[in-house]
Amino acid sequence: MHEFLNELNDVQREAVVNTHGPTMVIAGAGSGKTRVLTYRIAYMVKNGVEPFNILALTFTNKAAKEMKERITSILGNNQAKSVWMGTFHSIFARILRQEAELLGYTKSFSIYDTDESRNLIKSIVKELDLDSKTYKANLVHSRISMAKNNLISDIDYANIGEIVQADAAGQKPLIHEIYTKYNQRLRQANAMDFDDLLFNINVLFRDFNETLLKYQSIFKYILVDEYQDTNYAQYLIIKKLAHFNKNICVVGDDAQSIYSFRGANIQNILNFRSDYPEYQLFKLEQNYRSTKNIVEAANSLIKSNKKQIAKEIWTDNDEGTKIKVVKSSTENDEALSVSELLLKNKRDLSLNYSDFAILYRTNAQSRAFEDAFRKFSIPYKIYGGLSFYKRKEIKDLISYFKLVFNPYDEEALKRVINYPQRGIGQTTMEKVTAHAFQIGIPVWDVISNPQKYQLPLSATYANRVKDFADKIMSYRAQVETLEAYDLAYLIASTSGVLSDLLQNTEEPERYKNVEELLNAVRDFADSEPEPDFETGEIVESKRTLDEFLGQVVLLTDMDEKEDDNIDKAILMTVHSAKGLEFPVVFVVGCEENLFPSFMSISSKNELEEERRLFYVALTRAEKAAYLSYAETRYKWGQMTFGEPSRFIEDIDEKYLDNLVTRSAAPKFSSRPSFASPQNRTAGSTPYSFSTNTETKKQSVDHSKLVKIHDLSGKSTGETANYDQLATGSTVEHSKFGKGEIMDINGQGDNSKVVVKFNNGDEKTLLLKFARLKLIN
DNA sequence: TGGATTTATATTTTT
DNA sequence: TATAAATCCA
Repeated sequence: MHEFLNELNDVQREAVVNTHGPTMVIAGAGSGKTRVLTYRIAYMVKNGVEPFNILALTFTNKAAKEMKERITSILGNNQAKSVWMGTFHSIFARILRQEAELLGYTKSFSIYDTDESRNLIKSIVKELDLDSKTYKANLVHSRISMAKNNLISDIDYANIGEIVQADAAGQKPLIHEIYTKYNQRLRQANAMDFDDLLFNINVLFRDFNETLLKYQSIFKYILVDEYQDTNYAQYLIIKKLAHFNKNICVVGDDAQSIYSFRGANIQNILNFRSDYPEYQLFKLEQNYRSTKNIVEAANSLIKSNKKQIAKEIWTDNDEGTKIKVVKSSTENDEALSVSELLLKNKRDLSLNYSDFAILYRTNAQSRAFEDAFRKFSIPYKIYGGLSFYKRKEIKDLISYFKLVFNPYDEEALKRVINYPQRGIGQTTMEKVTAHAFQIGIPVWDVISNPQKYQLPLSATYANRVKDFADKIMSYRAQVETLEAYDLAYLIASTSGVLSDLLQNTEEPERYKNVEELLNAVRDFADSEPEPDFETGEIVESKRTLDEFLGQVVLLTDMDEKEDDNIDKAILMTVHSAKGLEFPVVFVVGCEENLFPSFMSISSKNELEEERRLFYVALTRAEKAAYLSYAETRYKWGQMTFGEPSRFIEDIDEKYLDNLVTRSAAPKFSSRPSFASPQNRTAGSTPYSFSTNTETKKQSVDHSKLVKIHDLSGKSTGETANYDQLATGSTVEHSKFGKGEIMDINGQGDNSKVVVKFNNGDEKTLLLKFARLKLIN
């Protein structure tokens, strides 16, 4: 008997020691799921299972890293580093590199991130001469992504009635053509998108039985965390790998399934029992994280969902305080209220800043909190803004790296061929790509050999292009001789990226960021190498730049290293908070149409998912939870009036405590409100333009511009300052010259302004857009 | 060609 | 509002 087992309750212990055969662990929020997973792996290793034969799939790289550390500390040795632990994408990307040739890729294939995939789709839509408004890259990409996640190939796509009908109904019958073309181009670029990493593993295991056998024998024990959020492609990979040994353990909580938009399928949990009728089931129902109040409130919330596996989550913890519902009048007031509550709690409970989390539905909500926190000098860290690796300067340099290892990577090529500027502009590139497209040769081949392919450019331009190709070639020649950092530095400096950033004195942080990237390359080169595929042996050697590239695309900002140890409050979306816990949680923006999102409000299933999301948010809290909402909020530039989220009502009110802060009469501090009349709630004061010339004229600021839109023509934008307009005002229009305002009708932004111009024309303008200068 | 300026457009979550 | 795309201009 191992001593560490004493730290577990009965069910947890059973889930840890029954390591053989198919096992499902339904783990309620805060029930010690990670603990079970880590102990289970440690237990297996202690009982003689080779770490190299264990595959543990997690949801984030960070979770994998932490789990490895915990196992290492339980085991007291470094066996854990041989465990295959990582996200689906990272583990299978590694395997795909190993087996790339079988599928017709080279080992150095590129991985396109979402942006790159979208750009590729954009160019294809253009090439096919389709309307880019009908075929929006975003939408097309999500259709293709959906297909790949369900293992529907480009060929199958056109043969599935349901899909064809859906596309036809959406007036987008040609998505299939784009999908086909998209895959061709990915192949030509020796590139895979995110979804291909899963799709192609399925192809590999389907078409190459020996390869499947090989991995089946390597992965004798398989564990999958967050199983409720796996999609069909992932499900099938696992099913195939586990086919012989059947040592598969999945851990999840149907109540926390929040990724169906990414193809995640709760059905996977339900299928488990039919796939493995002999499976063992363990339900972890004791919550160790939160107070009774929070646990019971969460239970009462989730009860409103129809679809779920029966379980009763309970806790031995203290009663705790009630959940506080905070009402504020505007989004800025909400942020101020939260700041004050945070500081008060910090004082009263002597907590650190990092004990507080602000959780919101959408990233855009972070802004108000940033402003408020700065005002109150609360240190904070935002997760989920743009990640370090998505910054322009970082992507630029990484594109150079990618190009060196895979010159056929067209997206990388397009990105850097004229950065820093080499006089290869849009027109030139269009000629080059059109020509390459016409003769059916990859762009890279054409530019590295312009004569052979008769590139239709003048000598000057052909040379510029050729020089660029030669530069990349010269880097390629040094791949074998230089270590990762030296190669990276060589590229950064001789490509001109570094000097370009050095000249940019306006944004010195960009140069710093690139330095940071180079440091990351160095760190990576010195880090622990992965175990060998065949033997599991760890060969001590420096890691290479293309290895770095292989994993860097798959990092998210959640995985970034801690920049410092400064105590900071956490701001993040509810999605990214999954699996985390905080002493005090503020769930903010709890309003109808925001949380639940307006996108989901008409669908019952999606509403249930939103409710699960809310459940996840609430169950992050250990000691105290706040649910906050604002009565008014700016949405895409318009002020809107909101009602409290239905999810607040779902919670049994005996767990709630109402708190009103900053909810006096709605005030329009810096800007007037422009909500449409039907959105108004009783009691608010509709704002309208005064037609009282006298009072208005006194506040005229001659320097300010006023937005007005010419109903009959184009519009020009300018800073809004509506309250200065009045009948009788003299204004100057950018096109029509000076004139006098005759009349103003309507509400706010949508007001129509009648202007009599000095040339005699009388025009009606829509205030929303056009530009007027107030003369008098 | 490249930058600056203007205009149009789209608003959810992310490996 | 915030960003991408389009257009203008040197």
